[in-house]
Amino acid sequence: MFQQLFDSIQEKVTVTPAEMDICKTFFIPKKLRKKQTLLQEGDICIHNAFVEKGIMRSFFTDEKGNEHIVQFAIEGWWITDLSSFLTKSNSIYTIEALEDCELLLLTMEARETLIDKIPMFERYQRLLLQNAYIANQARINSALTETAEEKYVKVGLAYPGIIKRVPQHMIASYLGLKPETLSRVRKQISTRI
Amino acid sequence: MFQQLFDSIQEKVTVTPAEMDICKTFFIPKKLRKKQTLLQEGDICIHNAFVEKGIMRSFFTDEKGNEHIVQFAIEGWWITDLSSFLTKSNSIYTIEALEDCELLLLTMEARETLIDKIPMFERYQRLLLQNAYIANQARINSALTETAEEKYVKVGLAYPGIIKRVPQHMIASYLGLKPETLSRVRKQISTRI
DNA sequence: TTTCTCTGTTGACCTAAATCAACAGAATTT
DNA sequence: AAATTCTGTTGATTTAGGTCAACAGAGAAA
Repeated sequence: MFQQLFDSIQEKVTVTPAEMDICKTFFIPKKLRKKQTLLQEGDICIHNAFVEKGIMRSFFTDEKGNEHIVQFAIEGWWITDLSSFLTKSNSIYTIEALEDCELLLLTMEARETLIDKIPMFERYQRLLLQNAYIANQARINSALTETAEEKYVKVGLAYPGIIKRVPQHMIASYLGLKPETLSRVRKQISTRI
Repeated sequence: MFQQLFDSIQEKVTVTPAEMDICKTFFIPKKLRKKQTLLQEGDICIHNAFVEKGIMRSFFTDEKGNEHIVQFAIEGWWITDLSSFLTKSNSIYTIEALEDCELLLLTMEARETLIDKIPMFERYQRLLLQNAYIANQARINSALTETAEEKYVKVGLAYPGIIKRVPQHMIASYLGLKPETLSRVRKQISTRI
């Protein structure tokens, strides 16, 4: 149940088995079936979710009713609406399971207590945030400067595990493309090889 | 010299005047004239820079030779290449003064010592990073879903202090638009009012 | 002064991606 | 098994924004 989380923590910081055991007690295990949601648009996001098994997505819906995927999270990844979580504001995002999932949830209070008890956990969280920030910076550059084809090729290289498990039109949504466009881009690439 | 920095810190955390005095000693004041650089593409970014006075930009150059502005920083803002700074890797960005500037520089070592001595400084830095992350998330959504006009109107509302001080073609670059396009968008808006 | 460089505008034209629409195989649901 | 939803493809057409080129005013520099 906690294997992925332990791996993720140990990859970034050094903690003792005893600390790991304490750590466990702060998380709420939760199972979601495909299409169930962890967060609904308009609600306040009270959890930081770690994915032990399955795949989640967060998305928002624009005025024209189009869905835009913000993030995918597979095993070993975190997902939340950080803005809503931190400021206790209403979320514009929905977070939903794309497969049956096993999550480990951390509330704000649990997170703060855990940081107090195990200082390394704060470092772990900061490193996650730094990586997420850097990844987002790269995504901005990609969105502003690359063609549809470049975006698709890059996401395939960066997250091969995700494009294999997710419908193609969701990859399109993540990249800010229409499904038809992505289909044509793929055809284009395949005929060139 | 430290006024903007003090304001920025006090806006986010509580620190004593004594702590502020300690804080001072860790920063290296630096003046840059217009067009001088703090970081050159290819170098390792060894400073976290706080802008006391003036305005800075960071940008990268793509394969076709086009410059893309990543960030502006006016008084009270921080600017760095976080990826290069944290991992000591070669930067793809250049950081340059758009006006004569007064900066306060923090090296990695100074930053870590300061965090040790004044724990509140870590919290301050984490809050900055969280805000930057949330702002970047919004920028991704904007880049992927909005029209040229929507992007321009939003940036004008979000950062009025910046669009007044920066040439229009740099705003275009920041938004991923061509200068001609932004010029037309502005004309379009003005004829509608 | 006179030359530059920098900046913003406008026109004519082009192109990448969006839109609209139809279709078909897979996968679910009943 | 039949019906429905989900998914991906393809064609025809439109459109937002890019490209190329010329021009003009504002500063800065010589």
